[in-house]
Amino acid sequence: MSEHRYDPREIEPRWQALWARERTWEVVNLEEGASPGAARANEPPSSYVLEMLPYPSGEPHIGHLKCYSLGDAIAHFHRRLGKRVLHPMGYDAFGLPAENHAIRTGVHPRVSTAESIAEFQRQFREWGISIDWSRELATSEPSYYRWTQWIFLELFKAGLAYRREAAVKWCPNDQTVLANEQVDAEGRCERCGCLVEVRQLEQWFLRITDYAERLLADLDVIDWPEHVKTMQRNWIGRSEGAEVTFRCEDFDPAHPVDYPVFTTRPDTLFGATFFVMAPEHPDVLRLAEGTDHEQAAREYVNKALNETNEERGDTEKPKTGVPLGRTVTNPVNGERIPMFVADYVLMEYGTGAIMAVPAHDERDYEFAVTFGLPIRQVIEPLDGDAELPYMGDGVLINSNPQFDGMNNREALAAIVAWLDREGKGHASVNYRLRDWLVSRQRYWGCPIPVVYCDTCGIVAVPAEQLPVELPEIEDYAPRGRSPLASAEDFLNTSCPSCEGPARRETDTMDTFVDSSWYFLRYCDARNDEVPWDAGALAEWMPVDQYIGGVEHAILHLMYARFFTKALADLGHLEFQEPFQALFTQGMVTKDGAKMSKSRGNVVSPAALVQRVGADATRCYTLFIGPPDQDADWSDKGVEGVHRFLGRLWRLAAETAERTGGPAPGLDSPPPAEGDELALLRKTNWAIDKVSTDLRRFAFNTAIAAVMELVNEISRLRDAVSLEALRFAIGTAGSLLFPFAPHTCADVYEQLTGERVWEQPWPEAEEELLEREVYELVCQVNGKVRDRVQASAEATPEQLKDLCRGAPNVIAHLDGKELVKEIVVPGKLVNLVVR
RNA sequence: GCGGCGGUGGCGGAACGGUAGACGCGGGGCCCUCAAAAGGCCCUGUCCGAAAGGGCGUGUGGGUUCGACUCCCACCCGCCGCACCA
Repeated sequence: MSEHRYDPREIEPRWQALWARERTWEVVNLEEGASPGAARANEPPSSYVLEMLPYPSGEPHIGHLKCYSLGDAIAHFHRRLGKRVLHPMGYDAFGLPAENHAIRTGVHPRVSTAESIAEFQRQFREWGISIDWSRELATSEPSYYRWTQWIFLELFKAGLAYRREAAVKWCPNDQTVLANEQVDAEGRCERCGCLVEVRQLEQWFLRITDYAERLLADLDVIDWPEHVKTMQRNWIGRSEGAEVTFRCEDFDPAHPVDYPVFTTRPDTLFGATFFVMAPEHPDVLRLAEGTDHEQAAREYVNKALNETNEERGDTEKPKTGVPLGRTVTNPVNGERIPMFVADYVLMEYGTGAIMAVPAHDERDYEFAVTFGLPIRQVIEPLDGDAELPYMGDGVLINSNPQFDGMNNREALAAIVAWLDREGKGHASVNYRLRDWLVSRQRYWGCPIPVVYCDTCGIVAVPAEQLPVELPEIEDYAPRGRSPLASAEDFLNTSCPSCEGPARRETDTMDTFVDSSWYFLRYCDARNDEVPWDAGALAEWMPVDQYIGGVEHAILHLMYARFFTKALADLGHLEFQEPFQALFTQGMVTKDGAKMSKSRGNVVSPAALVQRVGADATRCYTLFIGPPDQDADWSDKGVEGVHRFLGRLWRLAAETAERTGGPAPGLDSPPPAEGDELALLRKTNWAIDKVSTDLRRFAFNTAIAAVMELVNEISRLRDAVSLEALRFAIGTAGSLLFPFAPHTCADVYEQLTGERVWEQPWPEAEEELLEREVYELVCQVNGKVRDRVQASAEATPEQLKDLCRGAPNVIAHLDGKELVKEIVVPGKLVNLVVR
C-alpha cells in the first residue's frame, strides 16, 4: 500500500552529517576560575556518562557496539531529562599487541595504531554514537602521556612509586615482566598464554597495598554490581589475625633471630608442632648451613624456584619439604619445634613463614602425616568428637590452665592480648593484595621519567622537561631488556640535579597506568598547562555512570580507584572514588562461544550496518536480553528489529503525508473514548514503562514496550483520529530515540519538523495510566476459572459478587462449601472452597 | 574447596507473592501479486477434547501461603571469579 521505503542507508548518514556539522554533542565547560558552586547555580545538573575506552586494534567488534550503544542510550536519556552530559571518547593506544604486530610486520606501532584509531572513529560516527569529539584523546600522544609521567613523578615523590629487586613473573615469549594480575591461575601469560617464569629483577612498583584498607572500605559507598565488589574484596583479601614471634636460638642464645609469622588462628598456638618457611625465604639456606640437611635443603630450594606456578600451585600434589635441622621456640609454651622448608608456604603472603598446627589446618595436617610429625589437638568441638584436622569452633584443651576450657573465639582474643603484654606478638591484619609492578621492558609504552646518576642516584625528570618522549627506533624486538636501552641518544643524558652524565630509565609503564586516569583528562582535555583544571573536575567528576565489561572488574577498576585516592591524598583531587555507578555489560557470543577470528564466528558491525543499518544493530544488541548478561547473536533476530524500525518509520511517513507535512508540537489529544482512548492509554503506558526501564537498565523490556505500542498503533490506525495517531507515533519515536537515534530523529521530524533530542523526555499523564474498567480474574482455590469486566470503583463486596456470578466459577462452586474469599482490588478474587 | 551468578516453550527472553510464557525469533495458515521480493492479517507451551472446557507445566524434593518462577530449607546441574592466602 505504501511507496514509503525505510532506507537506513539514506537516513543514517543524513543525520550523522547534521550532528557532525553542528557539533551537537559537544559540551563546553562552565567558565574556568569561577567558583564551581556559583557557576553551576543557574546551570542544569551535569552528568558524566562514560564507557571504558577501547584498545584500538584492528576494527571494532560487536562487543564494542553493544557497550557504546548502552552508554549512548544512557547519555541521551540524561540529556533529555535536562542534564548537561559529558560523553567523550578516547583510545588506550599503548600496548603489547600493537608492538608484537609491529615486530611481525615491520609496521611501526604508531602507524598501525593510528590506522586502527581512524577505523574506530569512522565506525563510531557510522553508529551514530553521541560523542563529544572535542575532547578525544589517545594515551600514546605526548600531550597525554606527558601527564601520565607527571602523575608517576607525583607518586614517586610521595614514596608511592619505588624500585626494588623482586622475584617477578617473566614472560619468556613477550620478554617482559608481568604484574601478578596478568598471570592466570595456570601460571600463563594473560596475553600470549605461554608459561611464566620467575626471575629476580629490579623493578618499579606502585604502593597500592598502602590503600588496601581504603579500597576495601569505600566499596561500601559506590553503586557497583555486587559481584564486582565481591571480586575486589576477594582480590584485596583482608584477613584478621595476629603476628606472633617465634625465636631461633640455635646459633647463639645471646643473639637470637626472631621469625614473625602471621596467623588467623592464634587460638591454636598451643597446637603448633613445627614451623615452615617458603623456599624463597632469604634465611632458608643460611639456617640449613652446617646441618645434615644442608645439601637436601639447597636442592629442594633450587627445584622449587625452578618450578612453574602451575606445578607448584597444584593443590592435589602431595606435600613436599625438607627439614632445616634447626628449631624455633613457641612463645606461648616455650616448646622448641623443628623448622622445615616447604613449597606450600608462599613468600608473598604474610611473612613467608608459618607456624604449623596440624590438628587444625588441612595443609599442616597433610604435611605432618607425610613426615610423621606430632599432631596435637587443642580445640574440641562441643560434642567432644572431632575428626582431625578440625577447623571448626569449640573449647580449648591441651593449651594452658589459663585458657583451657575457654571458647576458642574468646581464647583467640585473650591469647592475642597476652602476646601483646609479653611483647611476643600483636593483633595484625594481612592482605592478599600485592604492590603493583608497573615497569615493562618494552618499547610501545609511556617512558618512565627518571634518570640514573652515579652521584645523585635516581632523579626525577623535572616537570618542565616532560614529556620524556618515546624516541624513534629501528628495532623494537624485545631481548630481555627494554628496546629503548639500545637507543643511545635516548639513553645518555645529563642529570637534572648535578648536570653530570646520567642514563635514562629505559623501561616503559604498564598500559594500565595510562588508563588509570584518562577519565580525569576528558574533563579538561586540551589543557597544556596542567593535567586538569580543578573547576573542570568539580564540574564533572566523579563519573556518574561508568560502563564496561566485567573482565575489568579487578585490574583496571582497582587501579583507577587507587590512582584517585592517591591523587586525592596528594591534594590534586577532591573526591575519593572515580566511578560513582558502574554497569558491566555481558558478552555477545555466537553459537554459544566467544567470538574470535580463529573460530571464524566473528560478527562484523560494519557489514551489519550496511545490511540493516546502525539503528537496527544497536537496538538488537540491547533487545537480545538483559544487557548485563551474556547473549548469543542471531542474524534472524537483528532482522526482526530492522522490520520493527521499518514499521515505525513507515507509520510516521504515511501519517505525515496524511497531515500534509510536519506541524510543530506533539500535544496529547483531548480525552476520548473507545479505540481513541485505548491508543492514548497505551501511549501513556509506554511512556511510563520505558522511563522506568531506562532507569533500571532494562533496555530489552524498554524496546519491547515500544514494540507493543507500535503493534497497537498498527491495529488501531484506521480507527482513531489523525491527531491521536500522530501523538502515538511521535511518542514511540521519542521513546525509542535513545536506542535508534537516526530512525527516531527522522520519525519525529517528519511529524513535527522538530529535533527530538531537543525535546524534553515525555511524561505520562497519571489519569491515563489508570483504567476505569478492567478484567477481574476469578479464581477458585487459586486456579483461574473465569474473567469478568469490573469497574475500578467497585467495592470488595461487589467484586466478590461479580466473581461468584461468573459462569465458570459457578460450575466449580457447585456443591462445595465456601470457606474464604480473598479480594485483591484491581486484580482478582480468589474463592476458597471445600 | 571458598565466593558470586544462573536453570522458565523449538530458541533469545517477560513476569511489585496475584492471569506464567510480554516482546522478538523460528514454525504453520491466509491476504496482496501473473509470480517473487517487500508488506499485511491470524494461529503457535503440552496432553485430552469436535467444541466448551479440563489435566499437566518455571532443574529436583520438601516447606510457608487463600495463592509461589518469585520467599524459606535441602539437593542436582551449568557458568564466572578466587584458590596451598596460614
